[in-house]
Amino acid sequence: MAKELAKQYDPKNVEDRIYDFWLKGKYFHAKVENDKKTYSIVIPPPNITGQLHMGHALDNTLQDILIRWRRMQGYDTLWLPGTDHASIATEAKIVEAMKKEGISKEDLGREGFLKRAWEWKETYGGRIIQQLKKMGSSCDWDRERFTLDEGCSRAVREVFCKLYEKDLIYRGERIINWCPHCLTSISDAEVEYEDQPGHFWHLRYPFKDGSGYLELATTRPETLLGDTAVAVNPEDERYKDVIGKTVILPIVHREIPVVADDYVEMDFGTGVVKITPAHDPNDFEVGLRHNLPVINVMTDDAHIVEDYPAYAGMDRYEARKAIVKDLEAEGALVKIEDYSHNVGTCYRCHTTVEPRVSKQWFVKMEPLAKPAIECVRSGKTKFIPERFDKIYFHWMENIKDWCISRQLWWGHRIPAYYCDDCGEITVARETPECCPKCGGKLTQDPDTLDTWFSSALWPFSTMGWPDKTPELAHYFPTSTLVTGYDIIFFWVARMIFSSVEHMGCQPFDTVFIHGIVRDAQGRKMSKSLGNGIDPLVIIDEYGADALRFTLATGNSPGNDMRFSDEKVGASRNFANKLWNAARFVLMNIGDEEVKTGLPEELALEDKWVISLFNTLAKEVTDNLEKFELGIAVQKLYDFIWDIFCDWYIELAKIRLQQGGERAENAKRVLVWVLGNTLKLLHPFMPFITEEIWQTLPHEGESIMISAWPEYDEKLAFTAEETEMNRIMTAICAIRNRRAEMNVAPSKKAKVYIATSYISTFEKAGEFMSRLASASETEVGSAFDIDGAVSIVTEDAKIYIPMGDLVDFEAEKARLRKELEKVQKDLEFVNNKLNNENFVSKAPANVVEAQKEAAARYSEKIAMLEESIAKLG
RNA sequence: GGGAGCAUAGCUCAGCUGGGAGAGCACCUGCCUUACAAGCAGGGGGUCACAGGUUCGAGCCCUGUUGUUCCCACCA
Repeated sequence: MAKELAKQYDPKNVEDRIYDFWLKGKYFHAKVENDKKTYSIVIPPPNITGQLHMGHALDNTLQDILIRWRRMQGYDTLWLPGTDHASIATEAKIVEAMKKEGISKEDLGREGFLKRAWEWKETYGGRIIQQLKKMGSSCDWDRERFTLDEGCSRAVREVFCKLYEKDLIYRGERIINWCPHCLTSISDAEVEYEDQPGHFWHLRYPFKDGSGYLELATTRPETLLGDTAVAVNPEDERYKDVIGKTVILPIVHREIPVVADDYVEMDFGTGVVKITPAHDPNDFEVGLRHNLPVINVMTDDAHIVEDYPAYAGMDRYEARKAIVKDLEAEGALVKIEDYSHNVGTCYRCHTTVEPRVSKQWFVKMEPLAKPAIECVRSGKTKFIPERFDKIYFHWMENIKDWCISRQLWWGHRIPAYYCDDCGEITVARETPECCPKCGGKLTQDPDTLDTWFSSALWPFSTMGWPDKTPELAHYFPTSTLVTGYDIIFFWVARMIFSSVEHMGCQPFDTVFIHGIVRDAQGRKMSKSLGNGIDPLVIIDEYGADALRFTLATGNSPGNDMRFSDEKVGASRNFANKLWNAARFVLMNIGDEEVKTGLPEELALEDKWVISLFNTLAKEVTDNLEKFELGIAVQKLYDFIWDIFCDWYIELAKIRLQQGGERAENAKRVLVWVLGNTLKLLHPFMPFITEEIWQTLPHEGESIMISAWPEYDEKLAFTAEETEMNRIMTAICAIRNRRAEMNVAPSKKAKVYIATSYISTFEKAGEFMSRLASASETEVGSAFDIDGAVSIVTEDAKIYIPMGDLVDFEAEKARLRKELEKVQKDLEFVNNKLNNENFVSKAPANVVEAQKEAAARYSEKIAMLEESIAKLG
């Protein structure tokens, strides 16, 4: 920063330069210092396909605030960054790009495809990292990891094998969620349910013996092709006699049994359910209980299979139409009702999921969930805010086995090998040469693992596990995980059970949960709505500090926030305010060498501002400890703007203009307060604070490695705080009065202050001149002045002789009105004090405070009465 | 069907363990006071959703009601 500063702060001139300065200084690098307490965070790895969005911006702002704060506190900090390979999202993106060139996965083959995918990763994978740097993120870039890098892949194989050896991973034919668009299985967590308008088709299934028919309703008539039974509740009197009978499936004309199963709700619909084990999870269970055949009627992309020539090749919705038409023709359709129901969709592409029976790999969850629940219940891992532990417990307690295999190529290939000769399954960390049983040729399972399988290991795989590294010993378990509530199931829960299982302890002490960033109208930002706000555009316009400040200000743990340009504008204004305060200080110190540290001689206003700063340091620290970042940042805003700028700088001007030693002292206090306040603000607004700090007299290389200001008892000046409050109240009262009377600030007038705090107000003469338009100030215990405006505060009675401007009747009316108000106040307090219950039951300090208030009110009343009397 | 959050000034939201309600933006009045008009000074505006309860005292704790958002769940 040059001494000649621009009137407005321009982040563009600052941010990139400062960031490079930090990188050159290696301040982000974690040094593994064994004598220091540690603080560590692993970043929620953004997808390599991703572009920075507001969610990332919020998440990383919060992490950077915590890391920078702890670093300044002297912790050995590690913020470990990296990216996620994001199997489905990335593969879909690459396939789509290839489609434009007219090639398919199959054209390239597995190897060719993977080569292309890695090229894509090299080109675009670093993009989001560069964007995180724009935010000012102080990640240890030397330790950047990727979920598909060699180390993470080794951890994945290790975990897969360990779980397999413990019988916690198995392969089986189950009904799973299938995405016909992504062409892969997905886990339960990856299904998003949406209410969709649909229909209820009431159908008749005739009995084989011609004794009538059963009526049932379905939302998916096309699955009828795969029906292998009809079910009723065993308790249902209406259908007691039909259990065991045979009905004829319409259209297909297959004979299927009527079975009895508890699953059927008697009072829903007709109490009869068609059973399609291959395409409905519940029906699959019913099928297992009754040994029903499983008939798959759809291809992997949800078209009807060739076994049904009338519909073969139709997609499921076309088939639905055709089948309904045929049912109608056959007289099997009774009626159609409108019906809204919950439909499962793929969380990536929102295609309606098709439940499908297939052979997949699963993680057995129950044995893993139990200790993971205990980890949170015992407090080893704490959720902030606490209420999220309920959500976690509920999910963990009802968890089903996790389908981890994906029919994709981009990802960790499942380390299972099948013998071409004997069929033996070999699961191994390193690729085996041949079948250990018969020596036959092995073929590796073609599938890859769920992306979240590798993310689940992130806190320790990134630190070198399964090796015993210094990083693991030093930084694990990590301190805090910062993430949104929307990925508790996908990621947080899975990290907890993985860490408990493989590391024997919690992966992190605290999970700091935040909400999602919505648009100004409160809508979720989405591509389809086109209401997303690009953080980079905001940074370009307002600066990264303003963006960070906005996100921090709006943060209250676990809650969503709205984002709007107005808010960033306010933050930008704040940055500018700070900039100008610094400009003022620098202008005044000029080229002088100003000593750092406080001067020997401190004026009243010095002690006051120092004392308030001291309290601020304590409160901001306390708020950060409790993850109340929004409150902390609000306090900084108030101190800088209202206390430092609006009062202290104005008061300091008095001495600065006088020059000499008083000016020197004022400069030193200005530098001290500003410098230390910058430190408290640095985690929130790293760029501007560094830029200013570097220009101010300072010690050390960078504000980001300077010591965090701690509360210091010696700097608590409570007496001076009280004195300043009395004076400030008087100044405000005068300003207020003058404003009401429309007196221009340029019109000066003498001020008489009658008070019992004479020594206090004697110090206020210069303040009065500067801030209350006083031409002169006289302080005494009493004055007898005619034709003056009188202003009464709790501590003083102030006279301003401005006879020509005063309307005495109006003046009297105003004073009476004020008297009434204070009398009411006194009455309120007295009512309390006269209440025996209050006096005896309320804490002593509260009672004392009320007594003091009563005394103040009484004093003020006396003064007001006197003033009114004087006016006649 | 179960669970959770939210309901405070015109708008967006703070309000920690209960002690007579705050900010930003917007609005009104007056100021280019040599750091800042992205500014300064002053002002208006709230029976803290509703009804009970606990308490000397409730925006805050308890119960219920209404509205709203979200999560979970196998009613075809």
